[in-house]
Amino acid sequence: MAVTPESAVALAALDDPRVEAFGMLVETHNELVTALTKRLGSTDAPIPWLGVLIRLARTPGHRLRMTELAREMTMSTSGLTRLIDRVEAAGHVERERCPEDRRGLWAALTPAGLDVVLAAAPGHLADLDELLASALDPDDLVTLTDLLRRVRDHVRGVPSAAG
Amino acid sequence: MAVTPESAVALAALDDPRVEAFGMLVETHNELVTALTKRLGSTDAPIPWLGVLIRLARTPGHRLRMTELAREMTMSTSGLTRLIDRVEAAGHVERERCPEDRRGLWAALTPAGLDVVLAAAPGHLADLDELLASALDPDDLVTLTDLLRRVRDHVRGVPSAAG
DNA sequence: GATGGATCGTTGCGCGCGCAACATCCACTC
DNA sequence: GAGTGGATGTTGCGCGCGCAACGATCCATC
Repeated sequence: MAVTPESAVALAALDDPRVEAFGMLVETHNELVTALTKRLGSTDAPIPWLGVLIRLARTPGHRLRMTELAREMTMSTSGLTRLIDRVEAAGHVERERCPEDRRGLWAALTPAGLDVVLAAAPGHLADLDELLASALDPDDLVTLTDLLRRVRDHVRGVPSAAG
Repeated sequence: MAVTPESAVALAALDDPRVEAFGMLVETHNELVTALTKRLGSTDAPIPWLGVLIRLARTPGHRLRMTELAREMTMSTSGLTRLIDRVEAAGHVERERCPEDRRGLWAALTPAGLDVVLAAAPGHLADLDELLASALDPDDLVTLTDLLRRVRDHVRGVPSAAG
């Protein structure tokens, strides 16, 4: 396990701003998600459920197409199918057939689902406050969001295979 | 499903810098991880394997205690046990008993494992370049890393239960 | 030396997700 | 109208992870 000069150079390349940035993104994500999960009261919805409910609540009409919702959730459509299965079984959401496209479905917030978001929102915001916002100045929080959005949009625009 | 004035106010609270920042963090993370995964050549190691190998390669002595490695990977020790099982089965890593603490184990990079990191590094850096770094100015990349690190450290310092 | 609590790593178990394949349906062409 | 390529959502399947429980070990205290 001797470190040759060549491998030392190559190893130094691993201390790289890009590697560091990616590592920090993963670590921050994991740390935040698990911390938020541990803070969930037994009445609250799990984080992915909240993701669905919040997105629906923010949408005019409180409904989104399955595929569109999957895109917004950055997950596969099959993953979303199962997720909506569970949230629907809990009564927070309903699947509605789409008149103008008979393949399609709307995921629609039920009144009970709306109650759940509204009830969970204050606690969720307080958790985000304590875990996220309080670590940064308001300006920095906006900067962080902006930088992340730029990366996200850029990744979405890059073809998935090498080309 | 009428929108009452009260719920309209509460719904407006969901368009919140904190919610937005958290959503962006999750979306960017997912987008980046899946994009990186799709770029993996058949010879490359999966992203979590690379995480292990890179961390070991950067460590003097090329070895880390299991618990410490789990902390750095932001995952549970049980998750790491299975992960190391797989990486060890591939021959990239070895478990070594710890002389000064007979409960403990070192995860140690094998020469073959070192070769794997060194071989994968250029492609990985190129991928990170294309997906991450090229979306931002170098300064912004550093800023992003710094902001993320602040959030990560802050989350780690907050007690897990409400108090 | 004995004892109680804390730490280390592993295991059984269940869950949530992505991939590939599929049936269904749309849009466009001939 | 028949045919073709693409889109939509669901399913079978396997995998990777976290939680809780466990044995082994360390350490502090008596």
